[in-house]
Amino acid sequence: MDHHPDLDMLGRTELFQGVSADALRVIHESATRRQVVAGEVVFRQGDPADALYIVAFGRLRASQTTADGQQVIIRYIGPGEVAGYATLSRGEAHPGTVAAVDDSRLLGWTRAAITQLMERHPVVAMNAVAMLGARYHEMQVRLRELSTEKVERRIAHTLLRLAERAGRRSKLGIEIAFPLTRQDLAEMSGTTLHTVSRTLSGWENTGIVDCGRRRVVLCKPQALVAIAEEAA
Amino acid sequence: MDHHPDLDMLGRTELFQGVSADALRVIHESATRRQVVAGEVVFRQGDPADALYIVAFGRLRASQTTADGQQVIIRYIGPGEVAGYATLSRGEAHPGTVAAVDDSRLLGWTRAAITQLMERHPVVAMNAVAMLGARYHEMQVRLRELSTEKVERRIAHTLLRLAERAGRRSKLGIEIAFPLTRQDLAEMSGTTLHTVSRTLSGWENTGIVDCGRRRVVLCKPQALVAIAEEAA
DNA sequence: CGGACTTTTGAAGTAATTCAAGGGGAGTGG
DNA sequence: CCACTCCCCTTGAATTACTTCAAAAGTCCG
Repeated sequence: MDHHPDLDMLGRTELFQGVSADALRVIHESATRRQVVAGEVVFRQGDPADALYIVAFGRLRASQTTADGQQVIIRYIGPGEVAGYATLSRGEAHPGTVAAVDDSRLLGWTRAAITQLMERHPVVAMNAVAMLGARYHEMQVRLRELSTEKVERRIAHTLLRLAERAGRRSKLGIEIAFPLTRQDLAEMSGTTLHTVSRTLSGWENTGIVDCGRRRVVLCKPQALVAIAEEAA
Repeated sequence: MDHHPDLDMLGRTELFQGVSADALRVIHESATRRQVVAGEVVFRQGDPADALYIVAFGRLRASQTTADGQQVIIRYIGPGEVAGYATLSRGEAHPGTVAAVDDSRLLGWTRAAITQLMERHPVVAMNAVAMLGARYHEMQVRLRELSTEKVERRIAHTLLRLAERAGRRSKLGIEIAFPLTRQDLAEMSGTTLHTVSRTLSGWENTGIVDCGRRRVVLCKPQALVAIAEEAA
């Protein structure tokens, strides 16, 4: 028998890297599998946090919604990354909604299972600490950007972060590897879709980006870096 | 010998709650003590993250500074709370600067010590996960506020959060229990000290707050909640 | 080819910043 | 105890970056 291809994948995830092959097999067997299609909701803000998922394939989006319906995108979740961190950390409810932006395949564990795994395998707990520390740090950076930078710089930073985490080399430059509307960029940058549209149009005129419907390509990343870092 | 009063304190901190009394004693003995006076820096942004502190007494402030010198206040750190989380989570450098806002007494551990503690005592690792999850969640909420709310609501939220975490009942209402300038409030709310000043003046006229030099008292907290939650 | 999204662009409006100046409080040192 | 000085705070006026409002043009899909 059976070296399931998921085992390699699991061994390289942020949560399970460094776990022994034997333990990985047990972990894998205790997982539930779930397929979601683009647009499908994995869990909703306020749902009880009783499961945690790892993306095996595809991409999810975590967002928070305000009482009056405005959205903020917290992050995109790609292969090997965790959705539903509240399940790790004593949170009772999911703080945000997670939905698929592409057809995706997930592995899931119950709260009881994941708690037991952390207790039994210190490396898993350490990985969880490292992961949450990294996310906390990323949020600090975004908070600082949102507090101190003007819109154009924020949009530049947003695009550069997306390219970093989900960029794909293409003919014209680095392409963001999943569908992304102006509204999405606005919800990541703390502005409106109008301002994003105007800004991208400006950049398109100078050849910095090339974009279309739900698609953005960074043609001159270093020009974007210059905008993101500029003193003003 | 010796039931050191710090032991009780340690057993109630976010990081060491639930640890056995024996283990607590060992943990306590491996700590270094440090006194800081108001204004003193504990560590600076960019310093190697080789130590973690717990506040035994007093209060610290964690902030991030931009290349051009603007500051953002990440959080205030009160008794029982952790400063220097990067030491837990594989961060190489402290992502922000931590300084004392009141004279404070700290207990510190090296990175090696804290890593060993997490490996040896699963409950410590679980506490670390819970703590970082809570902080990550708090940042998500702040990011959402900063993205979607107008200044007045943000300042109201900021004050309510401060009151929640460091409020002290006084004759006039709930007083924020440490010195707090308009500039500080601005750096927490993502605005300027001028706007904070104007907003507080307005609230003072309607009796919602009472404030002076480095001091704020919430006289009508529910009025502030109304402002923070209002539809507009 | 119809219909639903998504995107663009102009024009008007405004919330908040920036610029500027002055007014207090608290501590210090004479 | 008073005066000096350093912060901190306040308030007005001008400016502006961005949003909001409005309309139309693309683009994709069934």
